Amino acid sequence: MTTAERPSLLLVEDDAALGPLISELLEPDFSVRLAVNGRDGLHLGLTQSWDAMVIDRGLPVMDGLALIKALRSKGIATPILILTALGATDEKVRGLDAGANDYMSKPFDAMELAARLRALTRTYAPPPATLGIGDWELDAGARSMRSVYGSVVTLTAKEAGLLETLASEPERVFTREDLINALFHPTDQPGVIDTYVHHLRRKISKTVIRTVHGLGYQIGNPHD
Amino acid sequence: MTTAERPSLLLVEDDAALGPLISELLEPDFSVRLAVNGRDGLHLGLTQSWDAMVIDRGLPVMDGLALIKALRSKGIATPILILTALGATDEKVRGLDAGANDYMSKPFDAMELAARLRALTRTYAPPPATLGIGDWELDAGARSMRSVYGSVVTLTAKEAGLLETLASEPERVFTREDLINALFHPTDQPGVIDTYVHHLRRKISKTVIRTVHGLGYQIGNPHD
DNA sequence: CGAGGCATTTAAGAAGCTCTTAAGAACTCC
DNA sequence: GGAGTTCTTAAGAGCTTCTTAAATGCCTCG
Repeated sequence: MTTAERPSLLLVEDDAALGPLISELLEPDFSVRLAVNGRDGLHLGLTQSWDAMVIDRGLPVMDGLALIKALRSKGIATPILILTALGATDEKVRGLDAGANDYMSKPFDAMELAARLRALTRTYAPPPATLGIGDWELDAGARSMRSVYGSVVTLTAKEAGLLETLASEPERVFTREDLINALFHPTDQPGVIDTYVHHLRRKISKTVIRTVHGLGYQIGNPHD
Repeated sequence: MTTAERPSLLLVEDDAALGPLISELLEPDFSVRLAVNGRDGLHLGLTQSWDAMVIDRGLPVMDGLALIKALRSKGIATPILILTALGATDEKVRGLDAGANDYMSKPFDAMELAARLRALTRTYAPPPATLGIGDWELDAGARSMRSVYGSVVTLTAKEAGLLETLASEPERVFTREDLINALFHPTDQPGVIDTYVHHLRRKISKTVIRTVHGLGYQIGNPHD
């Protein structure tokens, strides 16, 4: 949820009547995109960034549970709500343990669905949305960095996004592929990342982003 | 959830029978602390760090909804599940919009409650799997070694692969042939291994890898 | 509506790091 | 002491990353 707009929602539902209906019910609160099978859902889930997903349990081509596991295994942490006709407790347990964040069984109440999605997409700690990186602090909202000594550098959207992604998981090594999937079109060539890393190093400091040769880039505590 | 222990759970429930019962049901999966009214719940919620909270809707001294709002207003972002006798949709909506992350109405199923709490406390960026080797720890993902005293050494792909293979089966003696088949082209000459063993010994310590004369190399507890 | 400026993307040579080979020195075991 | 094994060092080939520059696209302001 990077802007003040409605949160984006990916709805994966094969029922030709129910899909558009749910979509319409949620449109006041969410910007809904409908996928009618698991394969399309997986593609959209992997290639675009969503604030939440609603996934039907029983889907053609690729089952809802398999879809969730596939998304989670690719590192997609987006909140997911499963919607299903199966209301038995062990079905709920299976769904939640597969990686879903919430579970509702049909027939469901539209108001409750919307409230649960609001809860899933809600973000806490709005005021201090800054990320500390070494001697610097990233203000993602204002797309700027402030050093502890007061100087301020403004970043472009891509620069800020790249830095924010890297800083979101310190110590983790992101491959160029990871970063392209998170920030660019998957068709872009990996070299784009190198260029932006270079821009950031020039703007901020040579040492904010560490290169891990053959793997990718990383932010973390300076060592050795 | 900072450790590998059970997640910590704050349960705020005034019912003298239900509180201990829920507590007992969840103990296998969570480390549960019980508070019997809203005031105690607020104090514990503010002064300690919890992986999740389960809060009863109707509480003496301080209502459950008021408690949640108070916690949220103080910047506490811990996942909260409301447990209540009120199952009407607008009650659920009120609870969720007050800042709760999930809502279950009594009578509830213990298995489902546990599954929902697992979903709430699940983290998607688990700390990287590390392998202990003597005083060192190998982070294969980042291809680096960190000593117990904090220093960090980065390894190349071959170095990390060799070390990981050796460490995967402590005490086992790997022949050069074993290692070449696992890490290099089978046509490579066995001397490659010697070179990398040397690199690792220089980077980390002379004693991480033990030579077994005439056989190969080994990692294991230092004996004699 | 067009010009200018800024952000983004592509491309290509330069620089740097890793891998691999090789050869002599040092060591081990008999 | 000698044969075989292991250690150490060095250097070139090959690959990855850095850096620069220019092309493209987008938005704004005149």
